[in-house]
Amino acid sequence: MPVRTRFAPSPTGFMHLGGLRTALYNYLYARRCGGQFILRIEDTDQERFVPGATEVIYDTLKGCGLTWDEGPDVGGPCGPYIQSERKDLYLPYAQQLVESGHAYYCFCSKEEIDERRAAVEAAGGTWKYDKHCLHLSKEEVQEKLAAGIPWTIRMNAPTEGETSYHDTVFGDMTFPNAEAMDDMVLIKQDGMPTYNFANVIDDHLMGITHVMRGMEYLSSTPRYNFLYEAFGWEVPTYVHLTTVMRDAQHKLSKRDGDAYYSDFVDKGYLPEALLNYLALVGWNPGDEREFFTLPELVEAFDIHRLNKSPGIFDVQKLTWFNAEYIRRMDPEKYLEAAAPWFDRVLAGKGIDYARLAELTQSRTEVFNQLPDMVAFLAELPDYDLELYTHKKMKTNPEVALSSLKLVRPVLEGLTDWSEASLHDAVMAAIQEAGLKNGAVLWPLRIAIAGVANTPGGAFEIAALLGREETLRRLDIGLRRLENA
RNA sequence: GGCUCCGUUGUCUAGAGGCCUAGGACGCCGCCCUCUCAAGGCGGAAACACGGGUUCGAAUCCCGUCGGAGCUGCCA
Repeated sequence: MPVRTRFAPSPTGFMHLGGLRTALYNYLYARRCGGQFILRIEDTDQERFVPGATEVIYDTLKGCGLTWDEGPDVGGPCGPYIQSERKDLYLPYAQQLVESGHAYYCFCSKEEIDERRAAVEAAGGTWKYDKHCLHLSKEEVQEKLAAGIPWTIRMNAPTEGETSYHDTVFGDMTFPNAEAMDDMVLIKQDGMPTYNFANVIDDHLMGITHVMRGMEYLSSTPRYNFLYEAFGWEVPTYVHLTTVMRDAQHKLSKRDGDAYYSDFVDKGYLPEALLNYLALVGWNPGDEREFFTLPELVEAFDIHRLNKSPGIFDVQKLTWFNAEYIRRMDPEKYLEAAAPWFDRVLAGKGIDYARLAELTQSRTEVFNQLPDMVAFLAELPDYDLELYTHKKMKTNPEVALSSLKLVRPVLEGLTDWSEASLHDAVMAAIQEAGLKNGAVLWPLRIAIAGVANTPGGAFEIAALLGREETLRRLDIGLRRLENA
């Protein structure tokens, strides 16, 4: 039987990183096995409907290269792939369960249930639906239905015995039915199936062989199995995935502003880096490789190497991955990616982006660092004269003044303003004066950059700024040092 | 509370009784290179939650304790 996996997000408007990893693993396993990867949108909760949310899902998956074989936009033999469009399909299945005694109509209102729940909890008990409506006769049910009383359909869960299943990651699981089961709602008052019900129906109808999902479903799986068995359907292989955490206590969450794919991409993280990193939170290839293209991940992926313990999302490691990916980028691609970030502060300044790109590529961990890194090129910052002091370079404002005085005529007399001739001319002057390189180059770089750290040295910066601007800044430095 | 799962350096992990004086990676620290910052090279500190067993031998098996997480919705 061909492997079929699915990613079944609910359209909330954002792609959570944990969800993206789930999608990735589903994709990887399907591809690894030469099977199919299906995208299904679970929007049975109409109150949570967010316009445009499905596009976010499409865009994210596409941006990451996770292609699906069947889904709302590409169709397929098991469509539709949006649960709200399948709405009418679920009720007959629920009714079938009513017929067989595995489910029943419930006419309790939310208020009535809340009341009973409160009473039980006040008495120190644990509430579970009390099967109140299970005991209605067929006639009573018909009457209430005919009278138009709002209803739901509930599962008639067993109250004794236990349910066992095997999970690929967690092994053999056994739950006492009295604890794990309850008469969960299958069809809601609004006619929509609950997630739990729609999930089982759809996974079966779509021929899903491997259900890979978050481990929060570990303890509700017995209820799913009850449904599969009630229908006489084959139970899929379960692969429960650990949670991606922010820290030991908390899941990655929207409140932290760092849980979504878009948060990272907007900051200038590369989708490939994000995906590579995410793949390694909760899974490893069994050897010491860390860098994987998507095809390489497909090749290496093995559901038996999935971890059982939750992983904490480490932005630092992600950032390192991103920096590595940036360093490995084709220089032209890097230039293309960096240019918009340069533009934020350098637009119209006539800076040589190609050279700037060469200088910044190995210094960029995340693209959003670029504007701050290069802003000094646009305008000389109002710097503190103490920047001229550097112990190791053997320089201070006094030394700097004489160094700049030495260098000023050399630069002035240059006809070819290239890095090479700047280098040769200045180095010759330093030699001749018998000075240490640092004692001249540090002050020069500070004078023309106005910041302690720059992507490149004095010659690169001077070349980037051009003759006129370099001399202008040099003069500002000289003036300030003379007046100090 | 009940049920269930998890527990190797700060973090991701390797480890399926002797190969472990516990390996790799990020981060951290130091040195080298160097006009700064990166990059690069070299080196370092840093872990088997705890307590009992089983065994000639335990990070690996068993029990307990502690810690953390999940579920306990007409959310998914």
